[in-house]
Amino acid sequence: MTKSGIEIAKFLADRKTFASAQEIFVGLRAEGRNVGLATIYRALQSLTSTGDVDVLRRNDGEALYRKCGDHHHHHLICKECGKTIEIEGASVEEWAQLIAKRYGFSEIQHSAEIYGTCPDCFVQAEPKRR
Amino acid sequence: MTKSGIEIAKFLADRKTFASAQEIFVGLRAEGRNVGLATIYRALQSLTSTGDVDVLRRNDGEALYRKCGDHHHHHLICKECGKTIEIEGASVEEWAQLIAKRYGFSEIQHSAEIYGTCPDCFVQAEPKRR
DNA sequence: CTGACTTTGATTATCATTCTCATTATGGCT
DNA sequence: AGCCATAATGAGAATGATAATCAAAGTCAG
Repeated sequence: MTKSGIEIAKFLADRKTFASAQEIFVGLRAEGRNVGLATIYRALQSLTSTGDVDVLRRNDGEALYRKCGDHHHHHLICKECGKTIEIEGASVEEWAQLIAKRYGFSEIQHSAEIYGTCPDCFVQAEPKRR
Repeated sequence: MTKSGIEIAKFLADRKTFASAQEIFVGLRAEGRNVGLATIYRALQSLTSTGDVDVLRRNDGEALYRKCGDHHHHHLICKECGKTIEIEGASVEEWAQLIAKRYGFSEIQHSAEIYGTCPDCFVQAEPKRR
């Protein structure tokens, strides 16, 4: 693992939420680390290909990255603050297998994420809503 | 609904798979319809905001669009040919609700897609693999 | 038909991501 | 340490999807 790769993995490990490549860029710059954008993208590519980092896409298409546990899991994500909780879903795994078998699909992958408003953000957001 | 919007919706309805904005562009041009890219993006935005069209992201970030049934559903997608089957997942819905309740999340949405190789593509691809 | 208003398509701008390439680290070897 | 080959880095340019702009064309009530 390359040196910058480690720095970036560390940065992501510290943050608890998903971060875009650009955010990582300014974040590392702010900490004084003089790392280039290209390096960040390169490291992110390698980290995601090994499965050390999870990716998902914001609605506008920008990619978000997060250091996750290495067991298979899904995410529960707060739309307001981005807080992310890793969750399991045995029923989802079974469902995917079942569907795949029913239609004769092979080499199955699946994605499943849940988005919502976390309790903290909910209480803050409520008053504004009336 | 604007006229071009209808044309684009029709184009998507004919195709059975997901198509990118760019593909729709060349597709419509090939059929002789002189429609601009900007119009396509505008129509796509409106179609997706009303829920008439589903979006998902290719790995490279490009957005893919598909005319779908109006009931809530998920997708089973062939990674080779793009063939898409709309599927239901009562267990997924329950799972999402359960998780949300457990962590106190509100205003829940979720996404769940299954990717794999469809039977047709599998038989064709197999021989190449040895 | 007319004039307000909307839609359209061409073009340009934006912005994330990738590519290029010269420069700089790195690591083995003597 | 010194030297060389190779890999990694960062700055900047190139790419490509999407969004914004704007003038021209369509729409439609009166």
